[in-house]
Amino acid sequence: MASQALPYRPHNHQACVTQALADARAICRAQNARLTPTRERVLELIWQSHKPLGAYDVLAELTAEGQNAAPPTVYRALDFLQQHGLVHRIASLNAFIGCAHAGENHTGMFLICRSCGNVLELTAPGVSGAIEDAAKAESFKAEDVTLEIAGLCPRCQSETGHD
Amino acid sequence: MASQALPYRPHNHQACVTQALADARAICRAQNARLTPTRERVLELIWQSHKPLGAYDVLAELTAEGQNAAPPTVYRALDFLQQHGLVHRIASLNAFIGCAHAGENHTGMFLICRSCGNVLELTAPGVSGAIEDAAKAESFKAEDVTLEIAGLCPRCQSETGHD
DNA sequence: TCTGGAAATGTTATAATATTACAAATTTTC
DNA sequence: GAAAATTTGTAATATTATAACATTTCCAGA
Repeated sequence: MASQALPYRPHNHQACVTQALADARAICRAQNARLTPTRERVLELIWQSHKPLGAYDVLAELTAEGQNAAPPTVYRALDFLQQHGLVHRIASLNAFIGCAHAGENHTGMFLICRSCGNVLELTAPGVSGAIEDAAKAESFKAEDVTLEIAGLCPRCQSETGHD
Repeated sequence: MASQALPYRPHNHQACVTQALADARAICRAQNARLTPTRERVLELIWQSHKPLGAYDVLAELTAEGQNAAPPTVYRALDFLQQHGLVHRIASLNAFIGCAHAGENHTGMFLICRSCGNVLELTAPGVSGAIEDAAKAESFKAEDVTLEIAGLCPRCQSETGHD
């Protein structure tokens, strides 16, 4: 009965993409950063689904589209997008996903379904606070938090349950 | 004035290693798992310091010692050690570190100093609890948590401060 | 509208990390 | 002691990421 987060239920995904691209353009304009065609296309590809995409998956798409792309093409675009908070790298998967909270200055927490591959990005103040407290208790100056939870999303739990 | 955690201050590190190996032997005996010479040597190498070691660093050591080792040799040993909770993989570094809480059934949280490279493994019940709550709020079944905090350890903070 | 510098992209090569697949040896069990 | 299971050896290759340097494009100021 609980309302499920977007990635885990059917939705008009094109709306996600359109919104993400609009946000990205606004953010880049505000930061005087250049969202070039390749960068924008990479962002769009990454938003094709709520599953993280590997750098070489992106590369394959660009190549298939006839773009003259090499690994640095993709990694440079991804670096740019990460620096401007438009995508996140999922360290445990070596893959990239669109940022669901672009421009919000957040610490992302990722729920990664090992069955369907979808990833939900959360902002959990309670978690961030607890992490800060724990770091502070060790006099550690936290700068960058990697928090990735692998498991089963609601949909995949119920499927194994009664399918 | 706060007491600093072990990795961040000078200590008789050989004691860490000796203890870790003794624990590992006991754990493997209890679980009826075979801590073969290569596995034990890999564990010992990883415990050489509180800095994570890459798989190919381990491989280079084994080779230097005259062992006939190839990548699978190392990855297999690491897999075994991980499965028995004796080492952790740090996803954000592609490297491995000895588990400071072997046998304790914990969720590790790692404080990674970007200056000196040392890593402190913590068990923070407050953090684990907050993560569980956040996952539960999304009806997500958490199975494996990756939590890695990059930043500056107490020692390296004070060095940049007045050195 | 030139033009000089900065930013972005192209291109080739290679580094770093990790796995597959199959053969041989070793250990355990019966 | 032989069959089965586990561990190790070995070669090849897959996957992810970066280095280095040339070229092009963009933009600000003269």
